[in-house]
Amino acid sequence: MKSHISDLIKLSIQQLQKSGDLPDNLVLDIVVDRTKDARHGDFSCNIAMRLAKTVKQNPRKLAQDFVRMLPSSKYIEKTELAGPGFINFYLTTQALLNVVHEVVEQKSRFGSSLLGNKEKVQVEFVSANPTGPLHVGHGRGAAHGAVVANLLAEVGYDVSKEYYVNDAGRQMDILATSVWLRYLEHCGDSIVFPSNGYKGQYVVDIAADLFAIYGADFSRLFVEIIKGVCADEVSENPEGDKEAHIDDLINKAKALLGEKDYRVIFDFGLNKIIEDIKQDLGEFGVVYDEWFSERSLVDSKVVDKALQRLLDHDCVYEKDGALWFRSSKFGDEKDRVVKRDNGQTTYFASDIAYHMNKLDRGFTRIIDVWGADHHGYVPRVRASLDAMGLDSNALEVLLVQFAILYRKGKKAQMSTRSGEFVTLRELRSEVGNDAARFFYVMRKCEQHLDFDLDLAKSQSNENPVFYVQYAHARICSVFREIADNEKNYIFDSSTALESIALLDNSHELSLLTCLARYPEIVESAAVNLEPHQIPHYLRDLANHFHSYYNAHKFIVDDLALRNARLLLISATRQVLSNGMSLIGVSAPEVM
RNA sequence: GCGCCCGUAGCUCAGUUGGAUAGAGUAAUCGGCUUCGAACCGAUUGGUCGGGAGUUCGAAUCUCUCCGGGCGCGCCA
Repeated sequence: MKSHISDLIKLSIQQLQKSGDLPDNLVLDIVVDRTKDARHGDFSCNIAMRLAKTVKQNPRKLAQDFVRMLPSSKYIEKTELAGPGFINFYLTTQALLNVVHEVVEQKSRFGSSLLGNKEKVQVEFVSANPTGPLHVGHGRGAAHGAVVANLLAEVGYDVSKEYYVNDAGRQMDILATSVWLRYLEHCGDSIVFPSNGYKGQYVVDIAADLFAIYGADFSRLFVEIIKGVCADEVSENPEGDKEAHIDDLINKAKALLGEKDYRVIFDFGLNKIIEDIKQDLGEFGVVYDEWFSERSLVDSKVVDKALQRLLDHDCVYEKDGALWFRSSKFGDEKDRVVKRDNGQTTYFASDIAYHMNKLDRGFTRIIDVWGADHHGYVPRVRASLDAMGLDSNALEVLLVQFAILYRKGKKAQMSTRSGEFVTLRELRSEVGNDAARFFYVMRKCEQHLDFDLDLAKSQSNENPVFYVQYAHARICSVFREIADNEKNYIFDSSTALESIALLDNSHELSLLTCLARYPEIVESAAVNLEPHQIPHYLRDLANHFHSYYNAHKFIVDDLALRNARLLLISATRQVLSNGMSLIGVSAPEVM
């Protein structure tokens, strides 16, 4: 409809140009918007005010000319000149009713489009280190990323969802060593657990599983292990160094176990946690197309290739025994190390290789959903793509702000290392998947999220998700009533279509308008990568329905009117269902 | 210190390719079930859009500056 109106205006302007009232060489950027206020009609255009300056004419007079030359259309009831020069369009009832035909025809596809032209886009999200269960902060990234992917798929992109598994590097070594130490406890030894190890109960559980399968195969005496290890930094000994302590323990583990056995424990812990994360996300309705391993990049020499490519472009140099990437040449604030003086490549080097690999796989858009604390990382990744001669514009990074947790009015600690955190699983079981998904995507991602756990848990009935779901269930209930009705009413959408012209009261017309907005909202949310538009729209739609419900009875004796109304709420149910499906919320038939 | 994000009703938030009288939810007050589900609807109250300056027909939206809050500035990942 927007483009239809825009075409009408274009024709009008062309007429004026032909008659010489307007110059020929105008840059036309016609924007047609829905009005905020029904008193301004359905759509409005500000082109007269935009052109007023360039053609040096009064905007109101200009608008008047446009209106005069506007071709008639069966969809436009009337046009009005308003305010400083707006042209307002009022749709005919026929145009408003059109949406019902569309919904009946397209059903669950209503709202989808071919806008993306099957362009290959990858959405990478969560990608939390596999060193422990996901916490509620990861949950936000999960919900956000999943909906972004859904939206892009809905408007015709070829979307692939990916989780980058950081299965290489020091954090994983710390986890492996933590598991081993807990395992020794299961073997009957007594140990002193490092302050910098992973202290969560899940590590103890993994160690128990390890012991159950392998027995005491990996058992070593703790007194042997601790020998020669740098002292830990604890309250009794503030002189110690917790970083050196854990590093020494890692090296001792590798030395005493041998590479092969160490790897068994390492992979055991890794796989347990990955399986747990996969299951957790699966239950949350978040499934991936690919779990991409960082280690595979190292093993398959992709990291080396990437560094070579930077070298070929003369973008790396040696300093202090390390290899540096000249990222400051490409907008980063300083150069970055890609290979340490001990010969190991950095995490950043893997990430350079990873993003190169993404483009190599044929994705022309790559969307990374990151925690906002990684924002400083964006320029260097972009720089690496530029340096390799790749298109850094293909990369879009969505920074999701932290969910700040409050428990009993106080900020809750969120540290994986200390084991003090609220897991996503815990949140899901407390407030339910639907409320969690809805709550997470209700806010735009750059907005901080105050998550009051007690409120979310104790008053979950006040969560807006129930309002939307209730509208859906209520409509289902009406149709159950039809089925059970003693008057043997039947409803059939194709015959009902013949009587939709009977829809004419204000509640019905505004509900129709709201339904017609759905595809526009989906497109806008997808183009701007803004999932929060969907829950806001759904709330609005539910509100229109509930108002209608309270104002008019649907199951009336008049067959034609009854059919028309039932068809309208049937379409409403379809759109509610489509929208909830996009954000991963269920559409219950009863509540 | 430098960089990124945020500041809109008591609270939680929408609204930015510049548009008309800045909107929802919640809280508060009042009203509505003999009815297809009251987990609902309607009404009222509530604002220096953090402060100031600028750009223009027009600024919550763009620019500058200041104030306040969050985060980041490793040969960690």
